[in-house]
Formats: sequence, structure tokens, C-alpha cells
Amino acid sequence: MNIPDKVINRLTLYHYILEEYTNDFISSTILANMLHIDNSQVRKDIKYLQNTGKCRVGYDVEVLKSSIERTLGFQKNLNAVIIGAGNYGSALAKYDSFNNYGLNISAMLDNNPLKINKTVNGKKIYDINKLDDVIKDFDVKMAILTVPKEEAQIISSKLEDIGIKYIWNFTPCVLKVSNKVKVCNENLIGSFLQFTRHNQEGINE
Amino acid sequence: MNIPDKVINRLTLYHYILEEYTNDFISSTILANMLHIDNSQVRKDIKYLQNTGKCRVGYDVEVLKSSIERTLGFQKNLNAVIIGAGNYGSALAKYDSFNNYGLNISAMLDNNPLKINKTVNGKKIYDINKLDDVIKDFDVKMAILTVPKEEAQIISSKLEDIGIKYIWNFTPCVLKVSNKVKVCNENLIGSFLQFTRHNQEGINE
DNA sequence: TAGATTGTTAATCGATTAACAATC
DNA sequence: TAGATTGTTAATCGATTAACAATC
Repeated sequence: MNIPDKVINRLTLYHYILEEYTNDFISSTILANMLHIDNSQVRKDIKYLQNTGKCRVGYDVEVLKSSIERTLGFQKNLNAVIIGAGNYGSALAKYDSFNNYGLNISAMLDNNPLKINKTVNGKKIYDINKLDDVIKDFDVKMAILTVPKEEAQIISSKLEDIGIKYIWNFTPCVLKVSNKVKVCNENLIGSFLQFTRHNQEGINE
Repeated sequence: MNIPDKVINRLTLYHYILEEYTNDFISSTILANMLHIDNSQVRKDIKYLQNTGKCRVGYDVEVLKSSIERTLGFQKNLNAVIIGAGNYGSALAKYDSFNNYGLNISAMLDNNPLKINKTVNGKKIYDINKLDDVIKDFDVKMAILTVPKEEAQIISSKLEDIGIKYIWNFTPCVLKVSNKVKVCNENLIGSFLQFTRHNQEGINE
């Protein structure tokens, strides 16, 4: 089944809520209020899970949680490397929750001799010149790009040549790649501006 | 004028491209192809800038760049603190480009005595118990939340009491706040799943 | 001139919200 | 039973794409 991006995003938020939720059942209205969205939207999202609720009671929390996990594939593992062992890369290497959601960080790479062969949270840092080998040895499908933006395009082209499938781009840089590679831009500046540009209407003083 | 979120996001991507672009003029088709979107969408987005192009030539790169900067308010400064001086917080503290887009990191806060009074990239780390003072002293409008998720809700409630306006939430946690506070969730898990869930259709082998 | 490109309108598509019968 | 909640359809809203006249 094809689940729209926005629905996937909301499903993960429902999952966060359910993890903290102590009752056995939860209604669409409660979930909706916590996220400031419409309750019929919650019910529609849940329909994608082929999950069924109970009138007058709501949804079984455990069942709902595990059907989100099953549908979004929290259990299937995808191997990734982090390219760039700076703070951002290290922060992501230490983000252990990734494992619970199907993302396995196999290794890191950097060009700094002082960092090579060190580890961050148990992930070894390899020489960027070994990129090709590391990707093959660990069966890596995704590269997480946290290099300085000057280097982003060069690395991205290399990754494409090696045949990587996914590039998760944390640099403020639009990568030129063919349509064999999927790029996801984590655009912090964009988020910041979206967030703060809306002073105009809404809750200002 | 009220610019939709998606447009704001694309405008920042255009800006990234323009920064690297060496010609004097650029057409909507070139921008569109780089982002794999429709060229009439690019022209519509640019209309929000009240910028005008030239038939047969395209848009003046410098003019376009500065009208994006003006419209999105890259020059107005908003003060923020980073709460949680771990790797993620430190990575953000070192992300100097924020300054070019109107975000000024005034200080950091943490509860670890070993970190307090140290600095990261010139930003001093204050005791989290001084939160109230720091926010007032630096005229802080935004808190960037990079604490462990167990602490996220407690800090978030404190921030609301103090009267903070924006919480940029990097924790995998849905915060309960009143509508006086705006929360922006940087949902990494959600992005990851959106990104990789789409094996089904598209470019798989 | 011929042709490339903008600016803009109309058509399409998708996502959100409203409404309500069915259920327990 | 009365009332709360789901499941689902219809209505609305917004975003994207298609089309094309106007321009230089």
C-alpha cells in the first residue's frame, strides 16, 4: 500500500505519544488534540494501518503501536554510513533510537587523519578513501551526509558512482544526482524560516 | 504577505542554488530541473518575492538572491538558546550558517556540572537552573531542545512558564504546550521513514 | 522574424475538514 | 437507553501541473 509522506510523519508522532501513554485505550480525539489536528484525520491515518478501533472506547494502545511498527517497517534493517565525523555526524552516531526504527549505522568516514580509526559510540571512523570498500563490506544502502557544504557535491557524485541508493543530506546544498539516487534534504534553515516567518498571523504579542 | 510553508522551503533551496550559480541569469526551467519540480511552480514561487524576470533571459541571479533574503528576513535577528549541550546541541552551536539566516545562538544550557561554564564555538554553557535569567538577559525568543527525551516535557513546561515563544524540538517526543507557544518538531525518524518507505514504487532494483 | 521565456489562468490532483450514520 | 466514538462519505481547501498568450 502506498502511504503519503504526511501520513507517515504523523504515524511516527502517534507512535511517540503511544509510547508514553499509560491507559489501555486511546481515542482519535485525544491523539488529535495532542497534535492540534482534526480527529477525523487521525482516524483516516489509522485506516492505513488496517487497524480497527472500538466504538465508545477507542483504539487498543498496544495493538495500535505494533501495527504502526509493522506498517512502517521498524523491524527491517537498512545499513547506513555517516560521512563526516564532525559534531553533527557524531550526534547522529550517538542517536541510538535509530536502531529501533530500522536504521543501522554501520560505520563513519572522514578525511581527517586524527579521526580515522577512532570510534564514536562504537562506530569506527574509516578513511574516506576507503569509501568504496566500506560500502561494499557493510552492504550499505544509505549515506548520511554531514560534511562541510564545499565537499557535499564531490562526495555525492562518488556515492552515485558506487551505486548508493539513498543520500540523506544534512548539508545546506542542493545535490546534483541522477534519478538512480534518492536524496532527502534535511533543510534546517528552511525549517527555521518556516517556523519563525509566521509571526504575521497567529500568536504574536 | 503570507507565504505558504512549502514555498518558504523551496525558496531556501533556490537560494542555496543561486549561491553556487556563476551565470548572471537563471531560468525557471534550470531551477526546476535541479530540484526535480515543475517550472511553473518556480515562477509562482518567485511571484511571492514580487520579483520580475525577463522574457527569453530569465531572472537576474543577484537580484533574485537578495529578494529571497529580504522576503524571508535573513537579516532580522532572533535570539535562541540551545538546551542540552550534548553532541546534537554542540553540532547546532557550531553551525555558523544560522547567523546568515537570522538565527543567533546566544547561549547554551545543561545540567552537567562538568559542562557548565565551558564554551562551544564561543557559546557559553549555563546551568539549567539559571534558565530564567539567561532567557531574560539575552532577550531569547526561541529554545532549541536537544535534551534526552525523558527531560523534554519538563523543560518544555518550564519554558512555557517563562514565556518563551518558539520551541524547536529535536527530541523524539510530542510536547504538551498551550497555544501560546509554537513548537516545531524536527522529526528525524519521520524523515527517515518517509524517505525509505517508498521502495515500493520508483527506483528499486 | 522565430523562438525562448515569463506571467498568469484554468484544470487537476491531493489533503484536510465537516458531517453523520452505524455501533456498542 | 443515551451518549461517545468509530468509519466513511461529501465538501472544502490548498498545492501542483498544464496550457498558452504576451513579450522581447
